[in-house]
Amino acid sequence: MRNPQLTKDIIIKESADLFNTKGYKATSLSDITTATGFTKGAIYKHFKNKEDLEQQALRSLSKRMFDILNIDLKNASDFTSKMNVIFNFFENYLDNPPYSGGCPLMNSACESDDLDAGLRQQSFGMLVTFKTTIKRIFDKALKNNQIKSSVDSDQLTAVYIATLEGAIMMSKLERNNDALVKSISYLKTVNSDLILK
Amino acid sequence: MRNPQLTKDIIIKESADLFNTKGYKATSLSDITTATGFTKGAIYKHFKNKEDLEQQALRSLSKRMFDILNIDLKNASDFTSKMNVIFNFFENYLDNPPYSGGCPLMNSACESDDLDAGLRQQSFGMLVTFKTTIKRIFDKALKNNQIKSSVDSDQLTAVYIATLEGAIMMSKLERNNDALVKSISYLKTVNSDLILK
DNA sequence: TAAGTTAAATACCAAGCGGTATCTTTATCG
DNA sequence: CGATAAAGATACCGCTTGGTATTTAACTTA
Repeated sequence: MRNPQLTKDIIIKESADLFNTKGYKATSLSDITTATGFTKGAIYKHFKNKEDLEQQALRSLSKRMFDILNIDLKNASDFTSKMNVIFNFFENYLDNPPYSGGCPLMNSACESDDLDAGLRQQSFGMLVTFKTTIKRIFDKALKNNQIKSSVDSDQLTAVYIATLEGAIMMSKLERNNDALVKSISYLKTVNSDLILK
Repeated sequence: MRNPQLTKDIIIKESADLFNTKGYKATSLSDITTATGFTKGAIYKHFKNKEDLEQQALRSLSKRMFDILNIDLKNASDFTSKMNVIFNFFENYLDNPPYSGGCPLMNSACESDDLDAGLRQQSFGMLVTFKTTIKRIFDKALKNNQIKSSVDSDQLTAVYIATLEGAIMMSKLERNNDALVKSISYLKTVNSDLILK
């Protein structure tokens, strides 16, 4: 039973997890062959080279993240509940993560120096998507007079993302979600101060 | 003219910069030999192995960071000016950094997965030092009634560090200090709300 | 100055890397 | 069915990696 598409999906999924935990450059092709059970022949049938695989893997991680977020965001009606979708997503990062190894955005951003243009661009696009997602929530709430009109959505978007990403880094390093819980709890109080009653 | 100590210092300094920009695993010994002008023989005279060099390099980066911070913190008297030392330090990260490649704490934290115990521990210690530095500023201000007694210094310490680190990641990825400026500007308003007049 | 010691250079090694060429197997379709 | 094409396995390649053994050069001290 052969299934090329399934093969490709498996390679992407397994390598994505490896990349996100071990790092992109630190993950070798033999790591991927042992994880997938496929050989190099199969990998190079579906991907031009390792960098191509790295990019497609990161794209799949990005998709996985925003798919989850968007589904839950669709079901949330007002500002507070939408923000809670974001917060819940990150609060589950350590205990029940959609992928292991922490945030793919931060991981790829940290690793992609000036050399690796493709991976960096992919990572950059992920940040843009993330910013758009958050900013849209603020702007909609502004438009509907749910939050104070003085709110600077660009600034708060940057602050929220920075805080969440930084907190993930800390929690991963400390191996407990203390920083993540503290940060999210703080952002919730900030949030509630924005709301018009 | 031979100077073993100078040789060791040069190797540490050059490799530290390489590690912080290219990444630890991604930096090869030959990268270091070409950067320093020394040969492998010299390197292995002073360091047990590459991991040993990695750890000593990170330690030197950590020292460089906190040396700068502590000098300026000593000259700052009150809460606001001490916090401004922290903010100024990070605001200069992109334009006039004490080391290139972004924050060594974040870089090492991201790269050190479960495998690399030594580097992770070093990175962890750096986070502890950073937390202690910030928390001490809050606690002293609390003790001297400079800020509101309701301030949770543990929580704010986590939030401030998370925000600053996350903002560095964003600014590095976006190649401008927009996120960093926005985040620090935000933290300054938070700060001013804490102060007792 | 000669002997001893340490710093650093040189030369070498096995192992693993990403990548390719080739071969075998499986599916597709007239 | 038999032919064709695609999927995937196998075997191989040149190169780089971290690391070591050995040699040369420089400093120290008697």
